[in-house]
Parts: sequence; C-alpha cells; structure tokens
Amino acid sequence: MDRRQRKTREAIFTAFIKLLSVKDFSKITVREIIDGADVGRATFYSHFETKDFLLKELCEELFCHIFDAMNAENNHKHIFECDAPDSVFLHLFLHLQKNDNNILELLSSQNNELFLQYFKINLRELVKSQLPLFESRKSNILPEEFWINHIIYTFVETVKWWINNNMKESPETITEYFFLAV
Amino acid sequence: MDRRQRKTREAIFTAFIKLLSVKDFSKITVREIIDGADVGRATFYSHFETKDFLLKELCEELFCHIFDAMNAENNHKHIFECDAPDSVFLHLFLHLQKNDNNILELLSSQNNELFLQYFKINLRELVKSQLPLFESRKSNILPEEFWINHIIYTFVETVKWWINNNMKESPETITEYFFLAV
DNA sequence: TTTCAATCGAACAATATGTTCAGTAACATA
DNA sequence: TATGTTACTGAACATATTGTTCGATTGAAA
Repeated sequence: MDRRQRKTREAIFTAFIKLLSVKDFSKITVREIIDGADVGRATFYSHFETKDFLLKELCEELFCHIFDAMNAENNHKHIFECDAPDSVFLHLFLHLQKNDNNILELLSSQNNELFLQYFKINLRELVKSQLPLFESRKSNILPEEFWINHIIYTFVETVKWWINNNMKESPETITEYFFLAV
Repeated sequence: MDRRQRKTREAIFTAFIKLLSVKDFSKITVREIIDGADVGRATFYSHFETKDFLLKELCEELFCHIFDAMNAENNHKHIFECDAPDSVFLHLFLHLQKNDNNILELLSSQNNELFLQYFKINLRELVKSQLPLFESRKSNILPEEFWINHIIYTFVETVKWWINNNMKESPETITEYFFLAV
C-alpha cells in the first residue's frame, strides 16, 4: 500500500474517532472529517464510498486488531481450556484496559449502536466457543439462542458500566462481576 | 387542544412510526414524513422543532401511555407486593403483547437506540421499586448500580429477543426466562 | 530520471434543512 | 349566524450536505 494512501487513511480514521468521541455519528459531516484529517473531498470519497462505510471499515479494523492480538497472545496458553478466572473474557478486559486505538471512547460514546453491533458479532463466536464455561441449571432450561444473547449483552453492558465508572475496578474484579451477573 | 392540531400531530406520528419500522431514523427525511402525513412543511416545523424532537415526543407519549395504563390497571391489586410470577414485569410483557401504538415495531427496529433510552429510563424507576424481587447471593456481592443496570438491560434484551422471535412464547414463559436469566 | 498513482481544489447538480409570509380554511365563542 | 383567533397551505428562500468530475500538482517507486 502506498505510503500516501496509508497516511490519508490513518488521518481520516483519527479525525473520525476524535469526532465520534465528541458527537453523534449521524451529526458528523464529511466536511468535518476532511477538515480534521486535512485531506481533499475527492480523496475522502476515493477511500470510502460513504460515511457509513468509513464506520464499517473502522469497526472491522479495530476489532480485527483486538481479537487477533488476543488470539496471538494466548495461543500458547491453550486458553480455550482454561477456567473462568483465567478465561478469554479476562483477557478481553485486560486488552480493553490498554485502550489501544481509543476503543474505549467509541464503546462508551452516545451513538455507538453500529459500533456495538460489530463488537457483538465478534463476541458471538467467542461466546459460542466458551459455552461450557457458563454451564448451569438455567443454561439447560433457557433456549440456547436466548442464553447466548444474554451472555453477549451482559458482557457488553459490563464493559460499558466499567468504562463509565472510570475503570476503577481491576480486570480481575470486572471478570468476577461478569461471571456473577451472567 | 385544537382538533386540527390533534389531527396533524397524530398524522405526523403515524407517518413517522410507519417510516421508523421500515428504515433507520437517520435516513428518514422531513419530506418523507410530511408526504406520509400529508401536511405542509411549515406545519411540521410549527409542531416540532426538529426531527429529533419529534422522536423525543413520540417516545414520551408512548411510554407515558404504557406505564400509566399499567399503573392504573394494577393499583387495586397492590402489585408492588406481589411475587415474581405475578410481578409488574409480567404485566409489562402482557402490555407489550397487546402492541398498542405499534410499540413493538419501534422496539425491534434497527436504529432504535434513542427509543430504547427512554424505555430504560422508565424501567429504572420500576426496577428500583422491585429490587427485593431479585434478592440473591450475587445481588449482595455486586455493586448496586451494576446490579440495577444488569436487571434493566436483561429486561430490554429479553423483550427484544421475544419480539424478534415473533413472540411465540407466552408472557408467562418470557417472564420466567427473564427471572431465570437475571 | 521517468512513469504512475494519489491527492488537490474547485466547481457541479441534487437533495435536505429550517424560515418566512401572504392567503385560506377551520375553530371557539357569543 | 357573525366575529375574532388560530392552524394550515404552498411556494419561495438561504444555507448546508452529499457525492461526482476533471485538470493540475505532488509524491512514490522502478
């Protein structure tokens, strides 16, 4: 990839994230983005079809980043056979705490519905692979799809609560809360 | 209120709800609303400052309606002293099943974040007044705000799952799922 | 150095927003 | 029924946003 292309793409993403942390996605205009990124209008549209595609690609990039990093880091630990206290979820919380790419601001901002959708899509695979961790009386009574949804949403809401609470709790404590709540 | 005003307001709300069930809030234009409601542009703006205010007022009207109706209906039953199986939550599910004002379409549509916010605000009061219903080991360990949030979100997600599942389950069954999950 | 692609900037049509105003119709009241 | 008031119409308006186009310019890479 051309260095200029990389720089432009990065500048647009950075300006966009900055704007997202301040105002709603729907209120952000292309003009604001290109002014922030200091690129031409035509350049923006040569990179992204529309504002929606920009968000889509940002989400994919961020989540690929965090989930890939997590997998790479934990492959040698056979993480998928670990117990709850050392689960992939703890590692996710640890990653979030590092706050790469300002992902936290995006997760906790007001109009983040589309962003959270990508988070949930990525989480679904993870949760499915970890279902045995959540085995209990209620997991046998509730319909499986209901149960999986419940775990996903509980995780997302736990993250949001943690961030809005200034992340005062340690990742270990939050992991405990998550497993207690679910 | 003038009959003309009422009719106009109603026509705008109706057209708006119809559009909301079909496409995202952010993609809906004022032109589409006034064409659907068959009113003039100036009329729309004399009723609502902006599209956002229209949504705000719609939410308030719908939730006032559903929560007021529930309270009126249940005052004589001393609902606030009932057990889980006959709780206010079951009554909420029953109300939702009736689908007054097409509230269901709004709750399950894609871009409903703002709409859900109002739902959650109304739920918070309800949940707080019903906290004893959820007494358990974990409710003593988890921070109260975390716990209340968890109950609210679990309720909302249960409703969404139910709707997206075509409401095949009875309100009684869904209430059971809700209390099991939480 | 040369070739090629990315960017610029300016202009463009098309569409959306929110305001204004004079004219018309529906309302409440007496 | 007559009267004053209020809501609605429709059209025009300035302004802003979107997405496209094109020739000129700059930077990367060979």
